[in-house]
Amino acid sequence: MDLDLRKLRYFAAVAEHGHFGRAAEQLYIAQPVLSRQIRALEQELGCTLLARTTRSVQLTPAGEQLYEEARGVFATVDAAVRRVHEIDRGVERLVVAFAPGLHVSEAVRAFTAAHPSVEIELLHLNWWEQDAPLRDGRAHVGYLRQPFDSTGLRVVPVGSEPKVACLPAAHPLARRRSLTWADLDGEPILDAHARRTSSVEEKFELIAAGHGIAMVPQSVARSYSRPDLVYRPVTDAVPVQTCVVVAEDRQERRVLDFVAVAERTLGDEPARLAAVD
Amino acid sequence: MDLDLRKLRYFAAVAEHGHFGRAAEQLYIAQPVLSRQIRALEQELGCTLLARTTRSVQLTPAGEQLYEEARGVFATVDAAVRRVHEIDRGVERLVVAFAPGLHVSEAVRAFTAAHPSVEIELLHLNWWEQDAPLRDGRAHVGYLRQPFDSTGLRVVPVGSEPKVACLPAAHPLARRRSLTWADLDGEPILDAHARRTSSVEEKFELIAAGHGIAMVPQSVARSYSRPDLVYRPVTDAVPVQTCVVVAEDRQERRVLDFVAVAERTLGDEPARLAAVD
DNA sequence: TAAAAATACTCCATAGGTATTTTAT
DNA sequence: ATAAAATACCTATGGAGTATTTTTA
Repeated sequence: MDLDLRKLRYFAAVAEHGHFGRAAEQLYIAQPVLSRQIRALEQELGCTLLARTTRSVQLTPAGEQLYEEARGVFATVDAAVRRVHEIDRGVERLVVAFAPGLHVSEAVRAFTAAHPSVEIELLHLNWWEQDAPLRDGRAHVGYLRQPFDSTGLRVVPVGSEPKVACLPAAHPLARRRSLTWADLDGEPILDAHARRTSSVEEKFELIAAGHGIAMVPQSVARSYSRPDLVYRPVTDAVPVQTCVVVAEDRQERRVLDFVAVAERTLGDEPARLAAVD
Repeated sequence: MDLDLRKLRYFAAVAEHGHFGRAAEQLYIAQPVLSRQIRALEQELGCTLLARTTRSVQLTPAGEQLYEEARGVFATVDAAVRRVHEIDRGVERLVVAFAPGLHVSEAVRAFTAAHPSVEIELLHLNWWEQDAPLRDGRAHVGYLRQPFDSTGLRVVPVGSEPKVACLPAAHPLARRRSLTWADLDGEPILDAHARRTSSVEEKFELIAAGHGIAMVPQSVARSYSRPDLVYRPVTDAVPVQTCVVVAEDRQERRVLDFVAVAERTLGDEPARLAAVD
């Protein structure tokens, strides 16, 4: 049922040495034990990992893949255990998530000044999955942009920002200083859901390549701007709300404190940024 | 020694239900078994995970943390096993890593056109760890920027780009069109190693906040530009080499093919971009 | 034929089961 | 008084050991 990490460690040793005997030696177990364990692992996974002859042991493609995956698995597990120990020793952690284009570092600095002992970790969210990490515990607090699914979440609006159209620099509409929805009628709009195109950067690549245009919040345009793309305000587009968000059942002191700090610090961000223009 | 994923799964069930009996029921095991396994897990980890009374089971802070970590661990393991199965079924994968600011999507598109069945995954590298993922198998091929440790790697130079100074918009030197090293004498330079400041975005936040200036490759300036920062060429700074890189022992057909495509596609990128200016 | 993996078997640690006790509300 | 976790004790699976066989370069 569950992957056995001991067997995975054994397998990694064999893959590394290309030799059951020497791997067994390094693992301080007998060679036959290792043979059996690897066979068992192959059975559990339902695929052959090693091509054995009596003179050599070679990885199959699946074995190669598992060997590469093994590092990641152990790194993840070790980090998880380490963080649990840290918490047990009294270290306080706070994972702050933020949507692409939004900046939390100012809030983090203000919070850290008041709570120097809290270890902060940042989590860069993606378009399509803004809320899930807050609900499932991967992040304690988030700085998000509407819309998102707010069930089970406490949402504190802190500001709003206009939407801009992102166009190739050579696009006819790029000459205009500002646009309306009517101007964009008939343009191919790249929807976030249309492609499984992950990052903002990828989307902008598509636009630059002439595959379409997109409506993005102003802060995204600012943060990921490129010389071959232009951004034009769409005057009748509804502005986007930015919010600080926590799971409803989070009552930890440091989390509530961060929300308070973030509300103060991030609240006037749109105004501040606008002044820079 | 190794964390036992079965015990972790059991723990997650108890954490979810807040009740040993119901968790045991859901796991199709007897309640005393569960009690013992959780105790064993606590012993192995060396910390208490649950505060038990006969009427309620509550998570300790360490338990809370482990419950949150559990999702990530299982997600990692499941994804690893899934990818191994895919490879075993004959799916070809190619993980392409790229340094911040560099764009590989054009090479990816060209490669995908020729090899539609190869599943491509992108890996966004960080400043300080460009080469390791290529050496340890996390990525098959990379698009990097000098300098990096090239031991065990095959390096194909494909272009070079100038370095620019990144300054706050309000900085006195921002009025100048171009700079020399002599102009920057005495300015506080933010080194990548100075702070453990992870992302490019963070570094730029620090610059915007007036903590110093930085020298960055032109493509980084382009991709992460902000209205409150300006970028000025430093005429006597040595240009940065960009390279396509693979581990020396990689001989897979699809990897070599990608290198060839990337060499063609990315080779003239600086020229192309320069033309846009 | 020799080096290396696989098989045969034995032993014991531990997961899992049932019956019962302890404990806090 | 009672619901729920812990303990006691049993069984059996499977991990680890040693001795031996099989395999192929």
